[in-house]
Amino acid sequence: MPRPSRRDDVVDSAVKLFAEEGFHAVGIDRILSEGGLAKMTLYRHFDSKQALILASLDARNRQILAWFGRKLAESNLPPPDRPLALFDALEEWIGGETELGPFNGCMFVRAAGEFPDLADPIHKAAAEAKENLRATIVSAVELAGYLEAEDLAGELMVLKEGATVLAQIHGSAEPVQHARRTARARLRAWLRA
Amino acid sequence: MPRPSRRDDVVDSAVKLFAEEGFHAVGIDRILSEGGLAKMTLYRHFDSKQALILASLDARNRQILAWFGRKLAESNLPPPDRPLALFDALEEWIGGETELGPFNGCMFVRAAGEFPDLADPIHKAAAEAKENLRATIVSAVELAGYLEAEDLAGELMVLKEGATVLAQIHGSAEPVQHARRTARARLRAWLRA
DNA sequence: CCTAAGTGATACAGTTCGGTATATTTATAG
DNA sequence: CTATAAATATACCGAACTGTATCACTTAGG
Repeated sequence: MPRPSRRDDVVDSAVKLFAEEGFHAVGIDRILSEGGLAKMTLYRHFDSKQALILASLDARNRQILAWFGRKLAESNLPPPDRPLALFDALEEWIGGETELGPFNGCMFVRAAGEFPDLADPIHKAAAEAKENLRATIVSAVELAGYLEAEDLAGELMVLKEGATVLAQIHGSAEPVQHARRTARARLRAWLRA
Repeated sequence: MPRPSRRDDVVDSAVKLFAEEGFHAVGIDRILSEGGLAKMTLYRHFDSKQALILASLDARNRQILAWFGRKLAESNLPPPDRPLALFDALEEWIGGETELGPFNGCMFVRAAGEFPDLADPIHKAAAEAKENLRATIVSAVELAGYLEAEDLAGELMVLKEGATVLAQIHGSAEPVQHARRTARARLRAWLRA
């Protein structure tokens, strides 16, 4: 069977438009026309728009996890400060010159916002993505030598999400500085405990 | 001129549905039918759906500011801890038995997510609402006796937004605990500086 | 009583939506 | 080359969308 790269083309176009304009705001016709694809190409690979959204979230999730994971692993900061690479990465993302494309806030937060029903598969996928990121942070915190990594990672998650949301609303990276400062102080305190 | 309470009826119905299901997902017909209103009643008071959304955000903003402002002012915590009332209020909101209605995340975050263009009037209104809340927190922090209130309020804002977003995604108030713990530690540290 | 404004109810215009059907072209494998 | 599967192009469907138009009714003020 030849690798059907068309399926990926559909997902790529969908991720781009969903990220830029939102899920309800973007119709299937635009995803296809901007990708130079035919409608039957979409419906051969996906049952519905919901299935396409789920595939888009999955693709984005893998990309985000790999990127943040790499940034955390490759950090040159002294080990105890290494979790702060999370915020340096976020700032770099907002800057705009990364492989993640232009910064439009967190796609999962926006998905959960547009599909608020907790039982909605799309909402569930968004929650899972956040849980995956949290697990990545837990690993990084443990690797940096911290105990009670779950609690510390929980605090870092709150800071990261708050900074991301405020950055998107205000179109500024300034909230990341506040988050980073707070995180640094918390890491120092954690070392003393 | 008799006070046209019908205008408020339209906004009330709109706020409820927009908060529960989102802006794009809710059509004008549902806002009207669930409120028992006629279409011309809407279009006599508002030029467009966008105008109705802006009025809904404004109404919600006043409600939120008043509520958090009151919670901060009426707190029984010792003065240095008083800003933590922000997180107690948030937890109470998530609990569901407040005048703010069921917790569906922050309406302004969701509006900014559905209308990501920074130049969109709806996005701007959402950003303004966040700036208003920040100003409220600055006042509360000053009143509690802290210096450099702007910076401290910025950190508290990040924590509050992160907790709100994660609470909505996971349908749990647990992130508020992480945020509150972080905030408490930061307040203590601020006192020593 | 008369007028004028506000409202409810309904129908409609024009567009876009998600999704289907069909017929034609392209590409791949034997 | 041929057989087969996939992709394209296009037309189409019913539903929902925002916004307009129309008509009947109520209400309040002069």
